[in-house]
Amino acid sequence: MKKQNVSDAVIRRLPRYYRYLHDLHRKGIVRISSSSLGEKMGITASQIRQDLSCFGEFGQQGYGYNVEELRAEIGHILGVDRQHRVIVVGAGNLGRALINNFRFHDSGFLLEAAFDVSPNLIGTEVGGVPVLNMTELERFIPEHRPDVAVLTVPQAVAQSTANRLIDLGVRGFWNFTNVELTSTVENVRFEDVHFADSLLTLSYRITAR
Amino acid sequence: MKKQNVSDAVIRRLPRYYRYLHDLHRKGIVRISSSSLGEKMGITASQIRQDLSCFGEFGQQGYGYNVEELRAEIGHILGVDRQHRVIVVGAGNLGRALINNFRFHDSGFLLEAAFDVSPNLIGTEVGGVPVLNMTELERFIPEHRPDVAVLTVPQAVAQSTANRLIDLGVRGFWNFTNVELTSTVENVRFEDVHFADSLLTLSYRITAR
DNA sequence: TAGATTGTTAATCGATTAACAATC
DNA sequence: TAGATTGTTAATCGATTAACAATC
Repeated sequence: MKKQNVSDAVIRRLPRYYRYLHDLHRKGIVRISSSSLGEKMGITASQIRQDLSCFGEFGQQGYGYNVEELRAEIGHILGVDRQHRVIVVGAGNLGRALINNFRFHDSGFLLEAAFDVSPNLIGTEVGGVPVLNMTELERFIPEHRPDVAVLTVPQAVAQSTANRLIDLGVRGFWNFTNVELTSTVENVRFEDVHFADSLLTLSYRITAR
Repeated sequence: MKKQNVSDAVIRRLPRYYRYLHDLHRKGIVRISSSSLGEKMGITASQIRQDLSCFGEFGQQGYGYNVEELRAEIGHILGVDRQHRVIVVGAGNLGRALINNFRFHDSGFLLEAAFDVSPNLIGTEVGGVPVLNMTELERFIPEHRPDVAVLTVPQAVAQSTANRLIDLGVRGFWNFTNVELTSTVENVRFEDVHFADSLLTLSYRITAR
C-alpha cells in the first residue's frame, strides 16, 4: 500500500479490474500487459498503470502482469480476503432476493443472518440463512460483530434503523433504501444503491431531444 | 435545451437534484437559492448553477428558483414525463422483487409485462403485471414497442437475450446481470447496476490498512 | 542482446470553484 | 432603490493521457 489519498474514481475502477482479471484467469490466461488489458476494457494503458501505482508495483518491465497475481493483489486491496461479516436488515422481497441471488461469498463476505419484524418471516430460513426478530439485534451484534449491514428496510425507518445499528457498532452500510443516510459517528461508511437514480440516467439517455 | 455534450458527471447528478426538489416541494417549500440547495446537498452553489446552465435558464436574479418549476424542468430533462414503456425480462427472485418494490411509475415508466421461461411462472401475475412466455417476445415487442428492458436473466444468457431484444427494437437496457453487455447497433444504451462492484467499494472503505 | 513493457514524470484535458457584471 | 442571486466568464484544481528513462 502506497498512497494515502486514493481518489474515489480510482477506487470505483478497482472492482472492474478485479472482474476482468478474474475472467482472464478463468480462461487460463497467465500474463497480460496494460495495453492489452486496456484494449479489452476500453480504457488507456496509462490509466491502468497510473491506477495500480497508487498501491504498489505489481508488474515487470518487458513482461507485463501475472494475471492471477494481480487479481489476488487487487482482491487484497479491496479486502475480499478479510472474510467480512454481513447481516441483512429487512427481509422483504428485496432483502430475500439479495440473499437468494447475490453471491456474497464471491465478494469475500460471510452472510450470517437476516432480520425482520414480520412474524411470518421470523424463525424461517432464506437461502440457508436464519431470519431473526429485529429485537434480537441488540444481542446478536455485540456477539457477532458484523462489519456490514445490508439495509433493505422501508424508507420510513431507514435512518432510525441505521442509527440503531451504528450505536451497536456497525460501520458499513450497503444502503438500498433510496434514502440518503447520515451519521456523525466516525468511520461510518454508506454505499448507496440508488435504483431510481440509475434508471433516470437511462431515461435521460434514451429520451429523444 | 442548450448544450450538445452534457458530461456524464452532470447527468448523474440530475436525479439527485430531482429527488431533493421533490422532497422540498413535498415539504411545501416554494423557492430556493442555489446556495441553500447546495448547503443541503453538500455541494457548491457554483456547481448547481453550472450544471443547470447546460440546459437553460431556470432561475431569477435576486430570487432564486421556484422549487416546483425547477423540479418539473429537471423531470422533463430526465424524460420522466415521457411515459416510457418498460418490460422485465427474467422473473426470478430479483425480477419479481423489482416488480413488487420498485416504483417504476415515480420515474415515469409504465411497466407492461414480465417474461420468463419457467412454466411455474408463465401465466401468473406479479404485482399486477402478467408474466409471459419468453417465446412471446417476438410478438409482444413489435406490438408494444417497449423503450426499456430490465434485464434480470442468468449471466449465461445475458448477452444473447440482449441481442435478441435489440434485434426486436429495444434500445434501453437496465442491466442487473453483472455482465458487461455490448452492441454495435446505434443508440443502444446500457445502464448497469453492478451489485458486486458496489459492495466491493464498500469493502475497500471499511478495510483497515 | 534486442524488444517489450513497466512505473513515473510531464503535458493535457476536463471538471469544479470563484468571481462578478447583469438584473430581478 | 438596495439587497440578493442569477448565469457566465475566468481561475483553479484534479484526473487522464502521453512520453520516456529504467529494466526485465
